[in-house]
Amino acid sequence: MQVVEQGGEGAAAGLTERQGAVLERALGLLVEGGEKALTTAGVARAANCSKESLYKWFGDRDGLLSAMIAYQAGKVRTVEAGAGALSAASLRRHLTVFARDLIDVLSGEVSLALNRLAIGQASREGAKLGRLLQERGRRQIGRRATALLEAGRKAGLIAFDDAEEAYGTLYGLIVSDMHLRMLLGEDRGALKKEFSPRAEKAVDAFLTLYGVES
Amino acid sequence: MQVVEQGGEGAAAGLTERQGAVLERALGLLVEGGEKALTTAGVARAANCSKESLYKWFGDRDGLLSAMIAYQAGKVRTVEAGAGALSAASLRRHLTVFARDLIDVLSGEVSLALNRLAIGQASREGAKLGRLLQERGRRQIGRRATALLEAGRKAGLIAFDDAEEAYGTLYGLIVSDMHLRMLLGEDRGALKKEFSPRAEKAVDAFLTLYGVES
DNA sequence: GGCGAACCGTACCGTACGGTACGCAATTTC
DNA sequence: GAAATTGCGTACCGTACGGTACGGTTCGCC
Repeated sequence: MQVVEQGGEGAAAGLTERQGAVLERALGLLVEGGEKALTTAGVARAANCSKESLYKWFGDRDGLLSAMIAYQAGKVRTVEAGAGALSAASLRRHLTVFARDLIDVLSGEVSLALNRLAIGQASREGAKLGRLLQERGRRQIGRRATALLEAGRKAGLIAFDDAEEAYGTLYGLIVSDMHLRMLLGEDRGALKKEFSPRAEKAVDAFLTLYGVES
Repeated sequence: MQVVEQGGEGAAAGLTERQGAVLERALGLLVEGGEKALTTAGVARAANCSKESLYKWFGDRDGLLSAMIAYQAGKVRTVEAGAGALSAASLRRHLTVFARDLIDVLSGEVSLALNRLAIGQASREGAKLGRLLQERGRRQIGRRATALLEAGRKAGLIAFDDAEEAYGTLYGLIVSDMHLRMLLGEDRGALKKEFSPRAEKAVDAFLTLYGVES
């Protein structure tokens, strides 16, 4: 077993290349046909491995699902915004970039499939997958946003008491109900096209609400 | 078969009381244990009816699921806001009531369970349940909101080009990512407590964005 | 060159579910 | 009061899945 510390595509905690490739194929199956299509036999066939290996590596089916979420989350690295001096224009630019990135992430095929998977499991087993997805996904991108907002406040461009709350407002302005509609099956492409232009308007609105007079 | 035109609890299209009671029990099972707990045998046992009757009434399992959504949607009647003359204060009051109602609906146990169900099925079968839920649920409450917004515009209190877009902004300000977090399994009560106070702030923000100077 | 670990392919087992069929009781209808 | 409809309870069937076991093969290691 060759443990790859630093695999080609963000291998996370002690996964071999082979195991990463298997998870990749499993994610493909999930995107194609939803949870129902994600059978252990199906994964083994698609990945050219044996079921026995799957159980050896991931324990059971739930372990496989958790590993898929962790693996995918490990691929998304939050870009650190250069914390240089912020001007009003550069803050607006950074916020707009963030808005577009957020829309891109949320409307991604794999992201949608994993969210559907976690939501489907939320009723039983204490929502283990949901918490995992939340911590590895939302928290990560939320940190990037709050860091940006804090920088804006430090530069005297925006004002708020609670960064989390301000981020919640920004998120709502950008996303509205787009995410839920996509999760319910509305066409990804169409919705993304509808919401992308609103990214700038959302930033405008946010700055109207939280911006300080110059 | 006694067809009840006007059952006690909003019987929709040609459902007998018995069938309504069965759907009620089925919804209970869904809330308790998620989709996995919603087996045909389980529903029959819980509702004291036979599987054969289930198939006679609803065709197959999917028909049962669709009937559950339609039945639940039929129970939610949108309250027509009295379209009297709006003042700035009454518009704000109506918007706040709407915000609280929206939070109540979205955080309802049955609503969450049905949304989870529809999202779980969204990958296959053309998202039939998702569309059903969308049309019977979101559209309904959206109409109420846009009507209120239009009334506010007519009264010269708020200004916007597209009522749908304005509603999207209002929705995002109120809900943010609360709905998704609840769908992922975060505690309903805690999240509702967290978001309820924000209803008024959301309305404030909305009026800041769309209100006209008096 | 032989040993052992990892692993693939396949077969197998128990279970649980969707859907159907049947026997019998209750209620309605003529 | 008999015939028919309705529907409950149960048993049954085929299938598909999660999980396990086993034989054969490759590959690294001493």
